[in-house]
Amino acid sequence: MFDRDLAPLATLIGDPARIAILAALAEGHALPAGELARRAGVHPATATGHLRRLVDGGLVVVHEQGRHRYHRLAGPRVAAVLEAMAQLAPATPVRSLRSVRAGKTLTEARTCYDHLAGRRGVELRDRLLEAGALRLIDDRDHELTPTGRRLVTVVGVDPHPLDRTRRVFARSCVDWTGRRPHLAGALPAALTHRLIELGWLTRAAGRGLRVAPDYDRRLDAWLSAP
Amino acid sequence: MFDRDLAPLATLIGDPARIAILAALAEGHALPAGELARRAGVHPATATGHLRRLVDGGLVVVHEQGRHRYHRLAGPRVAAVLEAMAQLAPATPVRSLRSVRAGKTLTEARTCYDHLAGRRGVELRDRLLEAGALRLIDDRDHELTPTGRRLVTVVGVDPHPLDRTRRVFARSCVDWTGRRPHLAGALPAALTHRLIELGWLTRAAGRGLRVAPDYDRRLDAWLSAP
DNA sequence: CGAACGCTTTGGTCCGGACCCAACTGTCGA
DNA sequence: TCGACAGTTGGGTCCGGACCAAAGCGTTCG
Repeated sequence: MFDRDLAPLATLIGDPARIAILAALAEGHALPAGELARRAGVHPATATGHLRRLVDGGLVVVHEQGRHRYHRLAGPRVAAVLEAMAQLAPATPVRSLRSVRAGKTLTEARTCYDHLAGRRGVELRDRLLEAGALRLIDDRDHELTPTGRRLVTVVGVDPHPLDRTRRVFARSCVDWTGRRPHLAGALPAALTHRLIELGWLTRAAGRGLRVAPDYDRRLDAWLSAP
Repeated sequence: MFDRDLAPLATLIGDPARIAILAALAEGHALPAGELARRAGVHPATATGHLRRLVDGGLVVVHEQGRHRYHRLAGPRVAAVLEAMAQLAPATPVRSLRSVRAGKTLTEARTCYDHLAGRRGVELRDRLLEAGALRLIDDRDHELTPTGRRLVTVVGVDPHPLDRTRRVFARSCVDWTGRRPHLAGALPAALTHRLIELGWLTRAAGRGLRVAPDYDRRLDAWLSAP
């Protein structure tokens, strides 16, 4: 069981800057190198070195995109190690009921910067595609169909100003908590903002979101609207 | 979720000698400092330093006993971290069915040096105490009652030579896999040896033991013997 | 009692690797 | 085409901490 050599992995993890990077990535989303350097409190050059070692060690994967290099955890097993460590980190053996509940809320629904993520985020994207409101235009970007434009208008989001912003409109965003993508960009941000306004979602502690009891019913009603 | 500071824990784990010590302790039993030094391949003085840091960090607990200092993992959460790391250590994503089965066998029954441990080891001690075959003489040492001497004789173990060895007779031995103790010492070693001879147990790969299909029935029959 | 043993403490050496600076490559937007 | 920006590479410094030798301390056993 423990005949494997843990030393390389242990030394890889065992550096303050690298564990800070891993912890940041454990939040779930992919982050560019500069941001990770900032969070770890080191010079970008230093972060580059650390990231290379983490990638070589198979703990992190990179996704090059223009002049950015987005990094995320290589898989749920890496996250499992970090979670096990988090369980142990402080000498506070009992986790309060409050934090346990928050943890559950977090995988259920949460914000990723400013848009809906977690299980509900994945679900929302699925439903919008299924309802024919969204259409994939390449392997990660989406656009609203005419049906979609009508639907978001119905719920109180004006699609026109969203077209004119520089921001990405609706792009797939994957994190390790769910293996499937949710949406990032101007559209999901506006939509999430509106759903909170309408009370379908409520802000909870931190990035958590509480889902209204009749959220499912409202979502069904909305997406089946003529 | 990850707002805890993982750096101290990570740097504590992230040393070749210390992870070797932890991996050795993850096997389950308590080990003296010298043995850990040998396994980690460092000088005893070096091991002492590492062990102090591990104890201070709450990953390991010591149990002083004469001129020995026995160390074991501080709890199942520490073991969980090591297990999560072991899942990740080599780039061998698939664990063979064989090793999975071995893992299960190991918690069910295994040898600890030369005596029965695992769930069946705990069970055996419980049953012997319950049957009045064993009696606690202090907080960790046991002796055979007259009933017990008769019982072990019935199963084919002669208790007399066991009294004359220098070895501890029957002492509680705790590891992290089960929170309850099993027995170490001359008696359990002889008993385990005999149960293997009788086919109640069979040696499996490594320290694993396979339990015969009719083990429970035989154990019941034996301990309820007049 | 004295010797052997297990372990710790102290003291001093030394090397790996973490860090930043500065220069360079590649990308984006005007 | 040019400047701003993201990130990497190479070079050089420096400090933490890993290591062992030797001495010290308590335990065990003859």
